[in-house]
Amino acid sequence: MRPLRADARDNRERILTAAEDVFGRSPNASTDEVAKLAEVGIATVFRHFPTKVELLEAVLTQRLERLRDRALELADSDDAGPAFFGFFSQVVAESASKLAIAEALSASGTVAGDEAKAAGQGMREAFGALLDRAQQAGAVRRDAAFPEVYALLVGASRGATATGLESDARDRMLALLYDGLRAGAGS
Amino acid sequence: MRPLRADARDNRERILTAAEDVFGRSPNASTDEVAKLAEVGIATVFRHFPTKVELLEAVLTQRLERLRDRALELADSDDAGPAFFGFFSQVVAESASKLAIAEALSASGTVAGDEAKAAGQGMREAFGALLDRAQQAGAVRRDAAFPEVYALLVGASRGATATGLESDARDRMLALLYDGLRAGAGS
DNA sequence: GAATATAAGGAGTTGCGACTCCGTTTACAA
DNA sequence: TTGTAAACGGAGTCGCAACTCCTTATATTC
Repeated sequence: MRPLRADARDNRERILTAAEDVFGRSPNASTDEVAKLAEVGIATVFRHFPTKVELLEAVLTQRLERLRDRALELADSDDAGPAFFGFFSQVVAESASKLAIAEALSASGTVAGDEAKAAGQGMREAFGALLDRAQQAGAVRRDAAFPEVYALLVGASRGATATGLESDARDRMLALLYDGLRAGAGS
Repeated sequence: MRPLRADARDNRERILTAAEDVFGRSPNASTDEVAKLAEVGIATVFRHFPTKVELLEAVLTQRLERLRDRALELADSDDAGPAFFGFFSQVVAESASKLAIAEALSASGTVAGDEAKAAGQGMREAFGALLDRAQQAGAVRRDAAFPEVYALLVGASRGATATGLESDARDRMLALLYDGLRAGAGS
């Protein structure tokens, strides 16, 4: 398959950006709205993404890959504790303003499309690596296993978004959470 | 306005039950599905709930009132700590199997209908009272304010549901959370 | 600067789901 | 029991949103 024509590549990009914006605001917006915002005909949207689900998955995949990349960058930092907590905070802070990230996070467990599934897997692995390193470094208690920590990440994102938490309340919420996650807190 | 005829009252009940079931499984199911499950004509559904939104709000209201009642019962118990944590655990455990409760919780902040709004308010107040008493009793740290604790309740519910947490992982997640909430944990 | 494959666009078409109309049935009262 | 207001049911209607067809425009290649 040959490379896309320049205008096509361009439009594809614009559509993805528009979709991220539109679906970020209201997850079941119509495809027309995306086309309008991207300043493109409806047919063009469907040529690039034959089905609405595929468009949604493309947006999702993009978000998940971005999160994974950030986690991978942080994994190189030499301070494992701050890397873990910093990533956690960043994810939660962003989902407060961008509804779609929270959706994406929770959808990452139960998604049909292969690409999106792989992206979710990659992101969870990168986050798992951050967790491991933080535990090795003694910053996070060892008895906190991945599933529950990941559930807390997803949950904190959704909870903050859903209740419309102000940023200072969000920080206090995270502080409570982190106290529970730190080594030596519990039994 | 006169009392409903016996069959009408009956059908109304059946419709609500069916709706709770159907929307609990998939929140954007069609009204037809509800009618089918309730073994009732579509017109009957719309006679009782003139609009789909009103039906959804009725389900929501019912759930919220049930939660409030449980919180009020527990508020009478003499042990404030277990009352608070017990309620918290119960809510999270139920949303794991009943998607709609989690939806209801997060929607309770941003709902149009007056009845549903009042139910949400009532439930939050009852939960707030549990929190207060637990703090008075020294079971929960005093610097945990209502907004962030409520966000954690909503978040834990959604996180557990969204990631499909097994019940033992769910308990471990809650244990982490509770360690953070307990008095003396942090600064 | 033509020729041509590739892409754009917007007016359809189709299907589904919310909601209505009206003839039939049924609870309740006298 | 019978009269009647109340309620039922399901075959419509209507609108919206996903997806297609086909004519027109434009990158790219020589």
